Order: sequence, then C-alpha cells, then structure tokens
Amino acid sequence: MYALVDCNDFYASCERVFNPSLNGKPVVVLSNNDGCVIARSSEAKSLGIPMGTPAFESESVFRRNDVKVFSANFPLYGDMSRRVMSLLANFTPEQEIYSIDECFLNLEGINVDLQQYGLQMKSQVEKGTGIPISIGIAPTKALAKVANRIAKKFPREAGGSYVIDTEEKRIKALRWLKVEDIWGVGRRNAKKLYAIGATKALDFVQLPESWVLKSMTITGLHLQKDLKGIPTLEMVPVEKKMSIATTRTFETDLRSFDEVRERITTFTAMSAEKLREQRSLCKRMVVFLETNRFKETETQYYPSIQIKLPFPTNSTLELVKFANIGLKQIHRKNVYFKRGGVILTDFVYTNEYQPSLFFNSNPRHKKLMEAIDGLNRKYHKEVIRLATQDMRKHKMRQEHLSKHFTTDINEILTVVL
DNA sequence: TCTGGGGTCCTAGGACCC
DNA sequence: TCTGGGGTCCTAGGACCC
Repeated sequence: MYALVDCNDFYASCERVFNPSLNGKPVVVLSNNDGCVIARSSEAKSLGIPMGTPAFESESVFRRNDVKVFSANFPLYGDMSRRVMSLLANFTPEQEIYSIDECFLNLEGINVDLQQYGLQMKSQVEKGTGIPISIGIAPTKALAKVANRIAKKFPREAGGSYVIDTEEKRIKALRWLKVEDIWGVGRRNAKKLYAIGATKALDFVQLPESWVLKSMTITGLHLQKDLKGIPTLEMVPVEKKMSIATTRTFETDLRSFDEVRERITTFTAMSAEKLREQRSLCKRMVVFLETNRFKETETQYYPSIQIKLPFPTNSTLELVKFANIGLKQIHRKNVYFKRGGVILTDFVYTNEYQPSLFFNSNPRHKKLMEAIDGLNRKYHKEVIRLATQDMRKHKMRQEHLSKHFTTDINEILTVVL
C-alpha cells in the first residue's frame, strides 16, 4: 500500500502558523511580483477567488471581505516543508518527496489499521508543525492520489484520512472522480476523453489500451494500469535534481542588450549556486527570452538556445561566459523582452567526475566559488556577486511579505519570546 | 497599469551513420 | 519509371504536475 500525504492550503497554512489571528479568516498568497493567486485558505476559496488568476482581478473581493493578502515567502515555506517531511519520514521505510507540500510513503510491511495510521500522521504533523494535512492510502500511487482527494473533499466523513482497500471502494471512487481530476490528465487529455464520451475515471480505466496508448502516449497507459490497481508507477527515490532553473518575469520590458544580459547573468549565478549546493556539475545549459505575451497586438518572439559546454562545470564565471555567448545569438535589437531564464541540465556529480584530457573547468574557480557561497550563506544574501549583476536595480514587488520566522535569527527570537 | 516559477517525461523530425 | 533500411543522437516543443 502507498500513502499520499498532502498539506492543506500549504502556503496559507504556513502564514497562519506564525499569525494565529488569521485563523478563520480568508487568506491568500501571491506569486512573485504579487502577480497571481497561488494559495487560498478554505475561507478564500468560499469567496470564489480562483486559483492562478491575476491578483488585480480579485482586488475588490479582497477589499470587501477583508482578505489577508501575502506575498510569497518561499524561504519560510521551504523550511516548514522540511519539518513536515522529516516527521512523515518516521512513518515509512521509503519516502518520495513529490513537491513542496506532498509526499508518497511506501507502507509495505506495515501491518496496522491504515486508517488509524493515517490519523496518527495527521496528529503528529499538526502537533509538531501546526500544518494541517490530508492522507490518502491505496494499493497504487495513482489510487492513493484519488483517496487523498476523497479525504480532502469529505473531511467530516473521512476525518482527513481515507483508505481504498477493497474493489468496491475502488470502483466507487473511480465512478465519482471526473476525468479532468485524475492525476496526470490535463486539459488536453480531458478534452480528448470527453470527445469519446469518457467523463469519469471509471470510463477511462475501461477504455481499450490501444486507444489510450495512441491518444495519451505511454504515460497515459501507465496511469490507466495504476488506476486499475496494478502497481505501475514506482517510487522515485529522493535524489538530486535533473535540471535546475531560474526564470523570472522582468519588472519592466527590457530592450537593450545590457539590461537583458544583467538579468541572464543574475539568473545564471543563482542557478549555479543551486547546482553547487547539490554537488553537481552541468554539461548543458538553456537560455531563453520571451516577449510580453499579454500584449497581443505586438509581435511575439520566444527564442531559446541550448549550449553544450566543452567541459562539465559549476563555476559561475564559466557558466556566465557561455550564457552570454548564447544570449548574443537570440537577442534582437528593437524587441522588448518581458521574461527570461536559464536552465542547467545534464548533470554529473563532483565525486564521480573524471576530468578530460584537454578541456577542463578552471580548477582555481572551485575555491573561489566555495568562498563566495560561504560568504553569501553567512550573510543570508548576495554580498558577493559579479560586476555585471545589479540586484538593486531589479526589485520584486512584494508589498505583503511576512517575516522569515524560521530562518532569520531576530525573528526566531521574537517568536520564542 | 497589474497577469508566477520550477520541475519531469515523451514524441516528432532532422541530421547523420553504415 | 524505377531509386533501401535501420539505427543513434540531437533538439524543439508539447503535456503534465504542484
């Protein structure tokens, strides 16, 4: 059996942990630049505030209902996530951290009442962190997802933990679940399914495998098997990332090469730091730019370029050099760019890496990077950076930011006192 | 006026090889 | 008029997830 554990309204719940006066009130959390709504408390959901929509569209609803609005505080959420995950790790020999607020637990060999086991997780996590969670348990990962949905949808009946452990329960659940709510079925696939009259998950599992393979690729076929109760989707060990990205919407449209170069340089430096943190080197990078997709009357241009590096590296200096070579090829004069990013891929681990005979990363950079990372960690910000970076010039809009309660020593003392 | 970010997996098509 | 087949690698882009 597998459990899928999911934090309820995670970001909103994190804000509440350190500000109990928010309990019972509608709370929303906004994306970077205070752009879109990315988390809502149940009260905010009841007000009809949609997920993922621009904040300005809901502003009057916010005002009328005294909605408590927060700018995203990712250091806080990341720290709370680590606490929740480490408590849940005690309940399983194998944990897969699936996202910042979700994990799968392999319950193989655990011979207890699983419904009760789920409730134990819930009480321990809530006591230890203040974050409410929901638990779904079933014979496959996709079915555990379904069980979790039921636990969330019917909190009173399920008590926050629901188990699918019989054929009757499986059929009942699949008859209830709409195809667009199946894990792995997005807008496109839902449309295809509706077109042939499959509206519920039960319809989907009964479709011929040949149709599923043809229309939804091998991914769809695996999913279908898993929902039939045949374990197909496996646990993915929590390992190092396969790609690392830093992408941002710019504060304003940027036209000059130098301005765009400053952003790409900064994104490269941020990505390289994450890369060194997981002790990897990368062999390839992607640099991309985008024009403002909301300005429909203007010509759109979404260039991207892959750069194959002559040697694996995690040196900011070297990566910035290559990023700029790529940038020169995709940047166009007289085009306003609104978004851009840097993606690092094709990793090798530093302890496994065999240097090449001819081309190698400059060995002196290693110590330099260690020194820079050490200082930046110590002062909790970018005190050391490249001269081409200008952090001050580009400030994110964050008008409703909460304190860094768990990572800033002054805030920790305040909370304790 | 304002409209996010970070991931994984899969496929199609072109280039190239023998 | 006829003019092969099979394989790998690379890259762009689509689809999906939270």
